Amino acid sequence: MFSMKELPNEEDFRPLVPEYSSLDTSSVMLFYLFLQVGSDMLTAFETYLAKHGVSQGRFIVLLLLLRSQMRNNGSGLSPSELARQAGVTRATMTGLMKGLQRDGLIERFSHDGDKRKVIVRLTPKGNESLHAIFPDYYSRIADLMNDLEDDERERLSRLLHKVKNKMNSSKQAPAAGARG
Amino acid sequence: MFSMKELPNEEDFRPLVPEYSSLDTSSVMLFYLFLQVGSDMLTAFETYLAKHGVSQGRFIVLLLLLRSQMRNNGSGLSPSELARQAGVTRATMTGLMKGLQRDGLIERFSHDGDKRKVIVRLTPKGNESLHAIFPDYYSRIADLMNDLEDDERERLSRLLHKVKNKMNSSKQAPAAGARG
DNA sequence: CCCATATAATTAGGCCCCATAGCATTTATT
DNA sequence: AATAAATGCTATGGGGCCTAATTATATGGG
Repeated sequence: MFSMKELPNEEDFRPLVPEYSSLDTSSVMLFYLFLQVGSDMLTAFETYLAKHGVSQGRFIVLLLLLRSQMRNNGSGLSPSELARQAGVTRATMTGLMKGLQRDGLIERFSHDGDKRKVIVRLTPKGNESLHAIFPDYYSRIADLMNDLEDDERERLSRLLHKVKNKMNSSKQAPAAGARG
Repeated sequence: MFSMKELPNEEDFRPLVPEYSSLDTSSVMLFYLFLQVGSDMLTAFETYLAKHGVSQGRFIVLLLLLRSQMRNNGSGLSPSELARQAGVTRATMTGLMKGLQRDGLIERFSHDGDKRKVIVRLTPKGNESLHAIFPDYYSRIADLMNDLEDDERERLSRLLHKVKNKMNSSKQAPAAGARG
């Protein structure tokens, strides 16, 4: 979590500028602003979700399961697949599922064809949990974006994609001097 | 940390739209995109910082101390003040400082006037650490924003501020039905 | 002066997220 | 059959964060 109540300003960078040729003040300030807003958003929603008894991590698992349920008519997902989609290791997913199962939000079945595999599904309670969260959850998000006109949203989306693409392309070719 | 490899698309929301009047698909998709990009950025920089032996949390503390040092000529900050500026509790700050002091990056002195207080300062080693991180750190950030023209940066900054302001104003007046 | 209260920093204990490493089982490949 | 690969799990540990309680110090009123 990035948080810094008072972001650095132009002044703060001034003494560093002559020292670092790579320092582009506007980039860094934009970067920090971005992280701050993102962090604050994340924290706010984490707090909100916590009131409903789920963490971000668990919420994402529930969302993935709901999506799978709607897309494939309840066939369920394997822990492996969940881990892949959530961007965590299988071991981490095991831990998340442990908690979710303890709370009765998911169920684990063994796969018929492949005995190594497990099939994970939302329980009715898991479904209800999600649907109890959604109305206010969506309302908050809508509220958050309410000040943005349609064209602003489009623009923001385009800019975000641009940064995202840049990041993905930089993964293979890291910044100079950081090979490894 | 928010991460979801494959973001939901319009299709995924379609079955939910009739059910939830508060669901604004474009808002939610923008929200998720935002969080994803923010998370990925944060993760990438966390990974980078880890190579230099510091975590995000510690890095922020070091940055705050450097800023204080440059602004007030080395007078230092109290743990209380650091906690406030970093947005964590004092107890959490104690833990962060413990590690930083163990690694020799900061020093703690007792305040002359008020014996309850402690003054925290960067050690020379702490300073060197930061300056070892900076060149590549700044270079990566500049690289990340490189595809954005000046006017795009301005626009992105303006849009981010808009969301930020909305969030701050929503703190006092939470979403409907979420009073408490 | 004394006590109640406030503030500062810390400790203790705990939760969550996440990772790596290793393991047993099962399936694929060759 | 032998090796490799995949799956899910456990054990272990780190980081960040919190609340509650503790210790020390300061401050203001009575």
